[in-house]
Amino acid sequence: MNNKKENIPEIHWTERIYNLVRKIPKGRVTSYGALAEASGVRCTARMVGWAMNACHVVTPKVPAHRVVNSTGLLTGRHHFATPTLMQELLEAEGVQIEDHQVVDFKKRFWQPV
DNA sequence: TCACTGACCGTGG
DNA sequence: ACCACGGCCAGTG
Repeated sequence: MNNKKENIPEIHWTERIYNLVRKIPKGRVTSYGALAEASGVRCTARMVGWAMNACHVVTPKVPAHRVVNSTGLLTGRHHFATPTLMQELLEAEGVQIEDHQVVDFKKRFWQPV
């Protein structure tokens, strides 16, 4: 895994993504593509998904449940402890989910800075 | 070592 | 309006 790369002081692009995800306000959501664009042009939405796949070992913990795809669909729900956990977490924050999709996604959407 | 895949997105036919 | 395809990085077989 981390052999020669641990000498490199540069922050990996994955860390940037994790930091952005942590900035997502409670009760709001954002998309993979938005995070990709905010983290850098070298990064694409697919890589954000890959980064999220490993986010469960990252500390501090990353609120990955606030990240959905561009249509507001909870595409990552199967990667949580339970398939319904993502929805439950969002609903606990006041985000309404209907048929695995964020209600009023446009209003709930948070644009990363 | 090579090739494929992935929690996606935008564009073109 | 729907379907198919390319693209980017890193990890795995």
